[in-house]
Amino acid sequence: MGKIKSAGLKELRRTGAAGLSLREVAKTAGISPSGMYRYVDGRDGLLELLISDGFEAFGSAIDEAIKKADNDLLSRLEAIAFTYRRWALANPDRFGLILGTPVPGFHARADGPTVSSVFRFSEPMVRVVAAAYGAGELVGLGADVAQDAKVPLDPTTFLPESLNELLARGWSRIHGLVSLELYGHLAWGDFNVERLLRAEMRSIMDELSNASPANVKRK
Amino acid sequence: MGKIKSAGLKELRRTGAAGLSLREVAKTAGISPSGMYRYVDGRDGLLELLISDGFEAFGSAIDEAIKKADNDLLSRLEAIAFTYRRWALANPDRFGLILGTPVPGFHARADGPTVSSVFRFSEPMVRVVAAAYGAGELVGLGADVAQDAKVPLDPTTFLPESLNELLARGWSRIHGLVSLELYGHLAWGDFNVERLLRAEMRSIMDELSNASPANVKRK
DNA sequence: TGAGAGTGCAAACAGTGTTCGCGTTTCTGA
DNA sequence: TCAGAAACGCGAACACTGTTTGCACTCTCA
Repeated sequence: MGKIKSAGLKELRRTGAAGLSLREVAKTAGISPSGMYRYVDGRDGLLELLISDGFEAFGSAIDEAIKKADNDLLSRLEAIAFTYRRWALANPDRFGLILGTPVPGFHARADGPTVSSVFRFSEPMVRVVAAAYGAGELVGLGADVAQDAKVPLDPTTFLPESLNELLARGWSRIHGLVSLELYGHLAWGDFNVERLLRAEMRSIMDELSNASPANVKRK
Repeated sequence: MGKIKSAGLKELRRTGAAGLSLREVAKTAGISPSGMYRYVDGRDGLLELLISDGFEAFGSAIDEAIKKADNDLLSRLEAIAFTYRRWALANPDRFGLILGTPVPGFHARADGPTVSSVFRFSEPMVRVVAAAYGAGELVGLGADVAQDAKVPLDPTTFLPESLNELLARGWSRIHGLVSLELYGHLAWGDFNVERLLRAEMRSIMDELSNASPANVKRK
């Protein structure tokens, strides 16, 4: 079983996501093509295995980066963004598999591991923002609602809407830059993408500050 | 030839980008599989045809949206963002084909139509920002460099670097939000994505203003 | 009347995912 | 201990894919 996963990752690196061949994976795993069906439900099952594994690996990488970063929100946001980018550049096929164009003919089952794995991946990002929110760093965003909230796992339950939107916008900024760079659509500008990411995270922080009542009063 | 393109688009809608079958396209076009090779260089050539067509269609849609929008930069940026989103949602396969995960085994030739088509698509966005820049709306960004610049086609030639970076960041914000929504990664929040896009464009505008010397002096 | 270019396609080849039936091995429980 | 069940593994076959090859069948124009 672990043999299949590692063989799948190897093949993934070689041929890319949608070009992944079950027969080739079987060959490098030392199993016959039909034998694969004992462990994995066809090609879709193989993809599902690699997808949930990818979410797990991506989430762990971001987890560790957060731990190593300084304790303030900006440092953590930058750590997330840089790790997001580095992981995507180092694992382009896995990145495309879990966050890119859906593989044709493949549809994740609603009860499958794919869906729940998304939370494993997005949870660290939510946690960082929610921690800052709980610590009172983000005043002016409905702080009365959840001042004493525990670290939330499900953003829809605990975070006020405006914070949720900032989270989505922050993630999408990272994702947009990294996707465009990864697929070569930023080649026209010779950009320092880390610099762009830093600017984007800085900008999100500024918006948080400007929205706070303290700053509004100062105006 | 047009028969092949329309049949390709039809199949693309049915099976998605990487699942596209040359044999099926041939069948719906009323040609034999081998006959396809008279008009198109195999499957890669078929994809190249559809990709350049997609860039053209996407670019035209944005062009028209800009024409219909009000003359100020914010209205135009919103028009671009909303059209970007609407077109992607209406043509998910074409969107994935031109801006998503590269199709496995397919590599665009450096001299092929794919590369040049990128400019046909990105040109409207560049033009809008450059026009505002030329009109003096964006002061404080090295306005001395290209105050009298003509409407540029190649951003690397005419735009100062800081403006170039803002363009990349603006595009990536749109692209990030639309990509995440399109592939179901924003399903955890019940977001009004148009609202998010409006906020992102507004935020880019604010950054432009804050960077201008006029506002700096006012502080 | 040709010659040549363009058009079209059936046949074949290697590759793919998947199913089926058949053995072999391993584990389990009485 | 030892039969039965469960798991493991695979070869053959089927329907699909992209691609190449060779052979026709039009036209055009000199």
